[in-house]
Amino acid sequence: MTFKVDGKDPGSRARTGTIETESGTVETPSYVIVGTRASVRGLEPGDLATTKTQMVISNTYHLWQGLGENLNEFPGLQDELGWKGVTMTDSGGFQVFSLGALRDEGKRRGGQESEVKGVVEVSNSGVTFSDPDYGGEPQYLDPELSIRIQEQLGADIVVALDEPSAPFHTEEYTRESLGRTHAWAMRAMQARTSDQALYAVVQGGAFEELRRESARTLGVLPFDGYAIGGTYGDAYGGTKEDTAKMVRWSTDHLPEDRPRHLFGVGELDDLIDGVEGGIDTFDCVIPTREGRHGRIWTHEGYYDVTRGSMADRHEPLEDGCACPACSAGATKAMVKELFLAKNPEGPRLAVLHNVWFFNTFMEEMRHAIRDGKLAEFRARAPKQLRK
RNA sequence: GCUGGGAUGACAGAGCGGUCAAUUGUACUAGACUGUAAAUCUAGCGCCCUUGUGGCUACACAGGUUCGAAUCCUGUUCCCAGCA
Repeated sequence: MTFKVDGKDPGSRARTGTIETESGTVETPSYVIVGTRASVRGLEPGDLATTKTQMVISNTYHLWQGLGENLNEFPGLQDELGWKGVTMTDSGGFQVFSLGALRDEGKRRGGQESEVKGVVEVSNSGVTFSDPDYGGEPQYLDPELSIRIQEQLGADIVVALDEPSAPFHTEEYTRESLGRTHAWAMRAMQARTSDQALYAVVQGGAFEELRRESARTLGVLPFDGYAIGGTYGDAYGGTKEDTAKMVRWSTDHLPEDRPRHLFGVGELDDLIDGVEGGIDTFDCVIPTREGRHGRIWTHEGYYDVTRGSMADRHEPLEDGCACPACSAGATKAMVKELFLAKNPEGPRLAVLHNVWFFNTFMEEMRHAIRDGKLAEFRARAPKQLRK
């Protein structure tokens, strides 16, 4: 993999560039579409190619647990996705948080209480998952195994196992876990036997000194790129402002000549904040998950296409949209009807639109940076109409 | 025409003497979703207000039995099935 910066915004850290891999080229800044189990939920094979998607990220944890003994026969992400493009895999680190600390804290998406606790046990050597969704038997994952699995999965970019910081962790715990994340990054680097690009993950929560220390520590090592983790926007009790700060503290110390990925973010304003903070790639489940749930993202903000009032709106999901759904004649009324009928075509059209929209949004941001108009772009970016 | 079975909130469909303004599902309304335990989850959904162990009107219609009826009885209207 090679990375080249080819343009910079004078007013911020924003930059344009290209990531080149054997599988293709990614123009940055770019959105990475989430296909957890080597498929993008809601889409049909062949759909991805129509959505301007440049990169897809899949998940080591869920593929490892789901495949079991069949892991060795896994044909590779591209074959499984039915899509010839650039791929990356997450390390399983996020599940250390989402199945572990998040649940143990009694939190869940949307503030709902989790009823299953004690799934994850973290030690300095690795992580034990006892996940009822996969039989509940203890399964041990460590940086070396994560790399071995990711080599089998065959993405262009792989990530070192980390322990994500959480907004509700104390500074003391965050420091302790940061030590693990750093040690695991180095173990991952030593364990690697392929020519896949390896990213390390910067953590440190919202503690400035820990963030900076993390970026400095990892930044001097020969990783091919860096991901920033544990930021979450305003989910899980943090704030968007925190995320923007965490990004800047990190990019202060990360090498300019390597790509920076911001894990798990985000919404439109988060993307602009991230790009202005020096981020090159993002991944988030929002376009796909929210699409499946009926939320349509547009240049005007978002709306819920399943609302009853959509029944007589015989117009595209977004006016003037060239996405595969809108350009094929999909209307709000039609998509609402499909959702109502539990027809998977409804979520599919919504996801097609959202994925196209987010990819287009990033494309427009790239143009704005090249044209020196990022500030204007921000000024006319959609109001998200949230909160 | 006879015999039997029905008529419950937008719809479907529970309830079959009090604890029923009425289970449940759908629709509808509002909200949530940020390295995917999620085509999911939460809340509301007769009317009124001083928002409460509040008031009112309701289970086809009219009457009756009962301390008390969506629930039992009688009649009426309509629907369905079988037989003529």
